[in-house]
Amino acid sequence: MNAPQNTYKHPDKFLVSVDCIVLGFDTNELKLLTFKRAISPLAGCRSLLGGFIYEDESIDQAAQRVLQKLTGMESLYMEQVGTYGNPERDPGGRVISVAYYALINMEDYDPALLETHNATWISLSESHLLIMDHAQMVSDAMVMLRRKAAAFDVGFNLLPDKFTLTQLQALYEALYCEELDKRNFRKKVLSLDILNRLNEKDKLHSRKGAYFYTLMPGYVDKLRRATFSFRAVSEEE
Amino acid sequence: MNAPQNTYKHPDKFLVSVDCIVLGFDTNELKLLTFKRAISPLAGCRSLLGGFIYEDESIDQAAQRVLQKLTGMESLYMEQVGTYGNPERDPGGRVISVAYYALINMEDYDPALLETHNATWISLSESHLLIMDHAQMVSDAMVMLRRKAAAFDVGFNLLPDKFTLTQLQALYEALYCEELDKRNFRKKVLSLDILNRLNEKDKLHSRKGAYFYTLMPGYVDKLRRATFSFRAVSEEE
DNA sequence: GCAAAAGTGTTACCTGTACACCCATGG
DNA sequence: CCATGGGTGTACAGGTAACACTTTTGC
Repeated sequence: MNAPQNTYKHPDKFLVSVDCIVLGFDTNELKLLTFKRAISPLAGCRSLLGGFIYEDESIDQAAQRVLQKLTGMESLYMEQVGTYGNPERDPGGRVISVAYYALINMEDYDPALLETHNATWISLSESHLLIMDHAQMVSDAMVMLRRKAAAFDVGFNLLPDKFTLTQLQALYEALYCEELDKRNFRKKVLSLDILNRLNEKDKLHSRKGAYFYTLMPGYVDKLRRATFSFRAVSEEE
Repeated sequence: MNAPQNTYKHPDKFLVSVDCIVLGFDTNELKLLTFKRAISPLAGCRSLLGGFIYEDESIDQAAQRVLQKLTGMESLYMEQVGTYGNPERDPGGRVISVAYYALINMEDYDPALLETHNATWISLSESHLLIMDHAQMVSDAMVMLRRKAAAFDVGFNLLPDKFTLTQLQALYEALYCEELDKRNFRKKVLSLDILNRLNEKDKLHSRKGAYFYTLMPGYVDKLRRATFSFRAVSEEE
């Protein structure tokens, strides 16, 4: 699995890192996992989860390794966002960084890890506090994520296995930063025919209780043409 | 403009290259600019236009430099596709490569450069002949390009400043690999209200002559909600 | 009994889609 | 006069958007 001997004579070699935009969804809000940076410069500042790439791994593998090390989890969904390489982007030296976004289910995240790793969940609106070009990475990732979610390609990954339609709608409202009409949302989602209603209710968030749903096994195949395009509710009623 | 002193101690540094997917549009077909590779290994094989990144430039700058050097042109449109870094992707050594696609207007391309640089335009269907993971890069770029074109964000960039609706339709048919209904296409495009009809006709491709159009100056602002979603024509009439 | 969230249908409008014929011109 | 590509309109269908009230139950 080692790389072959290098036959190229080009003089300039670079440190290459990965930065992970780790997103979770909690009580109707999208959260971003950030860390207190351990190394100088900018030690102590708020940063995305990142690390340098090693000689014998692919970039995807590096992103997974970094994620695994600091969260103890494998991501439900990871995707490359882009590569950032302005010579001045990192005051510590020339580093080219490949950004990934990762969607995790916050229920599976061990809160004890927050302290051991100096990690905090922040809300997306605080991402301007991040060092270097990390806020730009987050913003680029959100554009990609919204596009993916519009095709229902993704998004379920931020929820537990069992979720209610109310939760799903809240997630889409958080993604698009606008309120949606409940009736239209449910009609659309149910018409996709990818959800199983369980005979079990979530009694935690309401007295009446909302049915839990799960994704149907082969749901990906059904999503060829689906698109999400609800408008915000006006002020209604 | 030099990068700051490097304070990081990580041992593994990498060659980083850019590869450009240079697309042009000619007589109803999308074309890809390829080169006979000059350096070993795989010298003489068909490759995308690429080159290593230098210490003092950003990745975008490197892509533009490489494009400029081999085509003498600046691209009308360039966008990062993704970064490819499997340890075994390049038999000549560990190289991480950032792919870009570039859209150029073939009328502006100097055919004399083809010979001086050992370049050839190939059709997209031949891209499997490319070395390493270049065919994958092309395929990923096409997905992005189609998505962009669906929002009419791009696509005009492959045409001359003055173009006919027939040309524009042919371009979209090439992008999506399917035939479109002429009436519906024109209705949709004209309804966007971003085209100026000139009092001048292209008499080259037909006896009757087709009106030339140009893009209206502030056309980008008008494209907020537009989406492209024609179905192929059946067999009709 | 009331507060709080869950759930449910109908209508109007708009947009996408299918479809066939006349026009202008150069040779 | 005819071959070639340019240009045009309409009717139907399907999907999006607006909109209000009933149900359940824990307290």
